Amino acid sequence: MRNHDVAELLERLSLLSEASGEDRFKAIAYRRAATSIKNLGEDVDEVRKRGELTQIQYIGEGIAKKIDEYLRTGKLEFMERLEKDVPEGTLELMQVSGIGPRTAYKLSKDYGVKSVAQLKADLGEGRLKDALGEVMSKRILESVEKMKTGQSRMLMVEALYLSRDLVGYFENHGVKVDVAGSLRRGKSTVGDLDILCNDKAGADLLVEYPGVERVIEKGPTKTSVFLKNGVQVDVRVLGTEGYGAALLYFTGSKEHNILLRNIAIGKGWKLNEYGLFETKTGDRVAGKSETEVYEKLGLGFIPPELREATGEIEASREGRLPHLVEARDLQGDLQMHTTWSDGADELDKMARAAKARGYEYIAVTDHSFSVGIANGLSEERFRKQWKAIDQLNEELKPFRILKGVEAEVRSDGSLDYDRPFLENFDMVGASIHQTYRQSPEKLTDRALKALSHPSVDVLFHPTNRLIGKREGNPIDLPKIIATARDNGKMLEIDGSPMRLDLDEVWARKAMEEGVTLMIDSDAHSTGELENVEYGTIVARRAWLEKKNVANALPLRGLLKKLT
DNA sequence: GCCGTTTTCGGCCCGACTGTTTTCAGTCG
Repeated sequence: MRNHDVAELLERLSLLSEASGEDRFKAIAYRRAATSIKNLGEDVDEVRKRGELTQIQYIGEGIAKKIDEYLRTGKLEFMERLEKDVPEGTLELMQVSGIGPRTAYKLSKDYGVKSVAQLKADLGEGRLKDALGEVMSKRILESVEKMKTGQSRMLMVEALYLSRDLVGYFENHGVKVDVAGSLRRGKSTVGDLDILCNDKAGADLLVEYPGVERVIEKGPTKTSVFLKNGVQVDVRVLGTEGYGAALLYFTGSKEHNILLRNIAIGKGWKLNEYGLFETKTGDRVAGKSETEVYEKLGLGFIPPELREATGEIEASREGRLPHLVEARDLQGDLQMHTTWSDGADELDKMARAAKARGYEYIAVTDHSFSVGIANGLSEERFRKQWKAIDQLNEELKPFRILKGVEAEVRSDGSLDYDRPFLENFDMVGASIHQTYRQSPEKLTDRALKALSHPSVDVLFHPTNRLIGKREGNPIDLPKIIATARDNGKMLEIDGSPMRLDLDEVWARKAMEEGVTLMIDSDAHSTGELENVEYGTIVARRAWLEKKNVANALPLRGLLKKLT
């Protein structure tokens, strides 16, 4: 899979052409192409071999030739030339908030600044006042220092908790607000929080929020602050008449908005955060609600999770948007751990908490014995656990605890137990945790073996990524999806906030290929049972409907699927 | 460099805020 490399190459081309002061639309074109590759859901090299690169959206003759050269030779002459034109350090300087391509180019070319470290030193000694002016020097020094602390994107769950605190704060002061931005779209990581309200008091309230460290800017309609934890929060104050247009605008994505504006232009209208207007007269056509704006543009309401410019506009126009799965559709949770292995709560407590959530069933999936660090179970301990499960099932019926296992796929692709023993489980999930530094071929082979094992029902968190800490295993996902489909196996969307694995791109691909998915909490305590809600958000971003999700089935249907 | 329910050429989303280059370029989202 070279998709990641190719996307990075195009991102770099975009930055380089921006920095070199070339036509800025080229930079935009490269960036759009990079996004297309990220959302491809297929190995770009396979597409190249079929000669179909230009069929990918935003990839034309020019970029196709470049991708082809890069994939065949491992380098790109055009980029090497471009790199010579851009002074050393320019791209690095562009990473600093407040420094764009023009300033970065000027600093590196005319003032010899070659790195962020040097920038910091020069600013500290007041050497760049000529270039930047007093105020900008100070501000940029601040952002450089901020970079050092490495504040990057938050996990969705962190953003969610923070936003709840902020919303509560505003409401306690009598101001109703809405959270927009990438959090509303349900992205797995969130950079900053965008908050909307139609009360002028909102801007002042934000500045007085106890968590504020510094006010970045404050105007009549837009105020931005940094919180002490390094998170940026923007509050926008907008009128009721255009509130829906504002919500649409600030929810994004940028790419989705651009497509909407193009539709508006085609109809002789203009769409901005204040509403939809007749271009000539300036008369308002729509704006009160998002639905109103979509309808005027000839579209049905598009759920925020789908607003990523990956086909939702066409689907909406043609009335074939999916009826997205919801957390309340889930009848059970099929991955969780108890004190039998590495969970924090006992079987009894987990089961009762799950039942209290309204589930009809759960599967308890404690670790298999080779995961020693997680207190994996021997066959003998599993037999004891099953007795405990039988007793509880008697007590809690009709609620049903399925006997499950998270079986480690060993480095040679075999499982921890023999097939006769595995047949005793209601559900077997296979996972790759250990020796994940094998070659891509070996890792893929392991997963394929697991998906070919007659006892295995599902591959848990297929890529084993940990967001912000570890890239997913470089496995051949198209092959894994095809094998799951051919063998009638399921793939998981693990709802643990650091995993969210499969992600939306591959979960969507799996669904399109006809694979059934599972949305699980991977809970290690009762509190973590809510992880299914995050998993459901990923599922929605993957365009999944109820019918694509195994644990949206009632128990009888699920048991059929597990045989 | 890409793209076409106006177009195969000439566009390419739109606006807020800031500093200071006093009319706008740069940056950001």
